[in-house]
Amino acid sequence: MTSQLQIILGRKVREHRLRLGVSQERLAEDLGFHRTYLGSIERGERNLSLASVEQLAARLGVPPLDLLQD
Amino acid sequence: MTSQLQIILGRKVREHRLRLGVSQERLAEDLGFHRTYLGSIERGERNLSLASVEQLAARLGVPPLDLLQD
DNA sequence: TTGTGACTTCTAGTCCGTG
DNA sequence: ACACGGACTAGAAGTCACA
Repeated sequence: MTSQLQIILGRKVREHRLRLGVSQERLAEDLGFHRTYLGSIERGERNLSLASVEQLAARLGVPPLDLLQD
Repeated sequence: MTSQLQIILGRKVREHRLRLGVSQERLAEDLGFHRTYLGSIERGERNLSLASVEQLAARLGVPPLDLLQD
């Protein structure tokens, strides 16, 4: 069951990363998780929990809701 | 690990239900899940996944993001 | 540099019963 | 009418080897 929110989240994270001009590998390391995990989030394959979204947003330094709306 | 988003979600769902003037039991049945599950969501005890939030919002007939912001 | 599949651990999600 | 505990199964969290 792949939701709309997780698609948006993925796109948002990718946009954020490209704006920074860094690789998945690099950003993942900075954020403190594995590169393939970040990759799968960007591809919208991961159905994150609210807590995980919040934590991810915090590490990215953006408000959680920014990751969930276009 | 209890996130801010799940607290907000709980409050929002409860407000929505009270606005309808129905019991947890009643609403849960209408939405198609168990009454104790709805109760724990309202209490902010549930760390829902994005797919679950979306599904819940759909059943309530509100936009998903409405459940995540004050 | 990123994608994919397999894999393990942990928790979300569902439901019972009781107060 | 609502809260809470336990128990159980599905799915999230996170890593790794290989392409």
